[in-house]
Amino acid sequence: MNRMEPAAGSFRGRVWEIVRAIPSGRVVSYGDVAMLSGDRKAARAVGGALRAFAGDHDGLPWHRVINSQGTISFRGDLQRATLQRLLLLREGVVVSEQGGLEMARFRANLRALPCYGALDDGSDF
DNA sequence: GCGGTGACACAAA
DNA sequence: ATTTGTGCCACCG
Repeated sequence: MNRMEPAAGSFRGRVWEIVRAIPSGRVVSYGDVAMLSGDRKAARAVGGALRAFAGDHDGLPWHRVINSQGTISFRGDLQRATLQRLLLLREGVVVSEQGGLEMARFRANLRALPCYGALDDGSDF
């Protein structure tokens, strides 16, 4: 078992399951993951969770999680952002050098992911 | 128990 | 459109 993997049932445990289910070539926002985890407003905690998983991303497509603006969150860590963009490009996601991409086009179907709460998107897609 | 931190989101100016 | 401030949450010391 991976060292960094959080305890099942915990918040981070849910984040892990959700992120792990994001299909290749697709992306979701931190807010989306938060919503799926049950707390729509826990987007910030999602970032913290992913940060904690760093180094143990074996099998965890953490790079498919971006911010609601449809861009990669640099947050001062250019190294991570660069790697994230590279990994996405490798999956066929068109990411600009600025880290921007078309959310409407590459966003994963949230209903195809694990959901521990209600999808608050209100849309019926 | 409290305050600080962080890969966020949203509203206001 | 960009910057700033406020809200929110989990985790750590």
